[in-house]
Amino acid sequence: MKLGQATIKDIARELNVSSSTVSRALKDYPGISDETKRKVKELAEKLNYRPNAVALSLRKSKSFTIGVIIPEVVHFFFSTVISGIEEVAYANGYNVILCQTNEKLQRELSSIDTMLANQIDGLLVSYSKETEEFSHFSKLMAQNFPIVFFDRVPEIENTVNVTVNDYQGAYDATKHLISQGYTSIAHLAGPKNLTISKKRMDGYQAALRDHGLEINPDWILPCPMGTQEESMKITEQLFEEGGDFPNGFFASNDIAAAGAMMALKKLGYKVPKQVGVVGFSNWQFCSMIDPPLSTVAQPGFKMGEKATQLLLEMIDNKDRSYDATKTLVLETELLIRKSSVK
Amino acid sequence: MKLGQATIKDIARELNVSSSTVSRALKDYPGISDETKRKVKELAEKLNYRPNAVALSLRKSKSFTIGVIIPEVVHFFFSTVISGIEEVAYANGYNVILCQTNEKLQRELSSIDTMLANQIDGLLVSYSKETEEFSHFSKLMAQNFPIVFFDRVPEIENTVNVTVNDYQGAYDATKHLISQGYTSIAHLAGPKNLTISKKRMDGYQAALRDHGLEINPDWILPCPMGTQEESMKITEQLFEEGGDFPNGFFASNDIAAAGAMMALKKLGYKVPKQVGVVGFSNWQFCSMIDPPLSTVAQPGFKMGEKATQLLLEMIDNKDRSYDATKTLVLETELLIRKSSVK
DNA sequence: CAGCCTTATTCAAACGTTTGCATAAAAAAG
DNA sequence: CTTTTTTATGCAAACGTTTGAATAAGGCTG
Repeated sequence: MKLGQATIKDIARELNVSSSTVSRALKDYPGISDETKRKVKELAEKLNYRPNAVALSLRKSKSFTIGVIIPEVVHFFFSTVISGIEEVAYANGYNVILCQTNEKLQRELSSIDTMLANQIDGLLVSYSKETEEFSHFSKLMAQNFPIVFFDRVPEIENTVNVTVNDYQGAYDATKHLISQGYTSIAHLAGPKNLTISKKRMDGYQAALRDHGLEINPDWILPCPMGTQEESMKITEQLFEEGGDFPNGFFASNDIAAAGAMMALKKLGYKVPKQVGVVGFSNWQFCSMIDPPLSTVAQPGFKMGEKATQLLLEMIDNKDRSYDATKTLVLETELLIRKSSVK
Repeated sequence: MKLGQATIKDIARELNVSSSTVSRALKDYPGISDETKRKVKELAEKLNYRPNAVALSLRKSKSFTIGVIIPEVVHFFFSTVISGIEEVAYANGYNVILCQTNEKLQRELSSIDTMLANQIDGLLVSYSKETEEFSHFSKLMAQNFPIVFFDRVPEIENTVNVTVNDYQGAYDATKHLISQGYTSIAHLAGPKNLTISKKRMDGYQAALRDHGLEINPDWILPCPMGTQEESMKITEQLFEEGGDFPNGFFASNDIAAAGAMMALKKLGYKVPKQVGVVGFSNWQFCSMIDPPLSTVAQPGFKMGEKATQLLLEMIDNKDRSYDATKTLVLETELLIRKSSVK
């Protein structure tokens, strides 16, 4: 802490008035003489007075701080969400305290604990891959503590959520592959316990079904870790097995898509000529790789903004209570690049 | 704020003892009977008591919170730094409050203001591209407020810094290009007012000089924004001008390198056969693009860790004062991929 | 000039903790 | 049984701020 920060008391002492007078003078309360106001403000300026937010926080039982729980900052999508959060929080005079879980439940639990101890006014959460049980959230909700879930939303009652239309995004991507003439399409799926994985899977299957294609369970390839190495290995294994090969890949995330593309190159298949690939998220690298990767863009920044707006509304609304699930669904955009155009 | 959080007072009231007793019992102070300790701890457990960090902060004039000022979270390198910061802060019981400047000086100034109002114990800073004057930092330093600069360090006296050996990294990269037989090497330079840009430029020039190559000022191409579009345009322009062309590019960052590579492809040059390219930072996409981009890897996570360790040491050290510039320089690693190997 | 309203200011409590000092009760010593 | 020591607890102030209620002037009214 800064040692020499001036306080209201310092101003009061120097001017031989009470702290109350100073406090009121600073905020133009009626009933303080203009003369006093002038003197107080002058001195405050001179001493570079800044109200102590901690004291305020204690007094008002409000910290103007929101907590953000996120799996990983280095994940491009999440870093764009953070930007959106920061932007709105900042514009409304709120601070952001950030914790990454690194996909660990333990970390999620203890982060929430410290954040609560720090009297955050609300919480924005995208939970970890390990989280399969949500009582640590529902307990808070039972006390009407403001929480907004984004991207990864739990399957419990009466939550407030902001998500992306994962189903539609996956549907569009798969449909696009089909319309390009790829007839046997595999899916690199995300971790099972995330709703987004399920939704993307559903969209993928629905598109196949709607276009009269059959769903081959062998071509649904779980990539729980979502690393490039993982999906490379999985793709290579698939082709080693013999039998029918898929000629299209819809991946639940860009990294997996990139991994598949590398494996295909290594195996001697041409993308997009022989095999089409579409990813999900629109990481920066999508436009830089060869061929550029088609993908489903998620509005990360907007998601951060919207989630924060919702949270601030809940914070402001004194008599809040969770009486129904409210989900704001943001639309995705299919970006067609070369990797999926024959 | 959570409405129903139990306080020491609640426990005291319920047990008919004073707050002091509760406070002491909870932390096993001597002079509290075992019986009382037991009862207090039991009830605390039952009520799910969590000390109010805000009250503690006010009482102790210490918030266990550090502020981080960063240009952008979506920048891969910075997001890895944040991870490192988080890790160490968290392990030592500190919270992290985060502000992005989006490369704006105004934002930097006001962020510092709010952070100070929130009584942060110290500051980790990588300043914005707009920042060319550092009095807002030196004022704080004059009051012995703990600040550690990382990556972008200011040219003022007695700072504590963590940087990467940008000079050596640039030198190594350029030397590597030379050793691969690229004889006329251009440099896509970063923003002028950042020390890192200068250092990388210096390393580039030194390598040329040491290997008997002449420095062509026309081939030093400023890319102040560091976007892909910018460097594409600049590269194309260079080749449109006619005259001698460079056959090697050393870029001050990966995005610029990727832009140059795209421009080269578009112009019909083969990378690495005709032109070699090396970037800086090792973004995730480097290994995914075609050809994979050689680059100078920066230890971002480690930088975050070290900077935070230094900061916490300064915070703990009561009689600190800035008496000399201390700079911790982390070594880079040249990652040779296909883009620079003939 | 007594009574009353303004106007400007102060008091004191509160937010949740910690901590030096005082105090009460019990135990030990004389 | 006094006196001293020990043991266990309580008091009160402090961190910086806000805010309802109290107070002290002075000015106006009749």
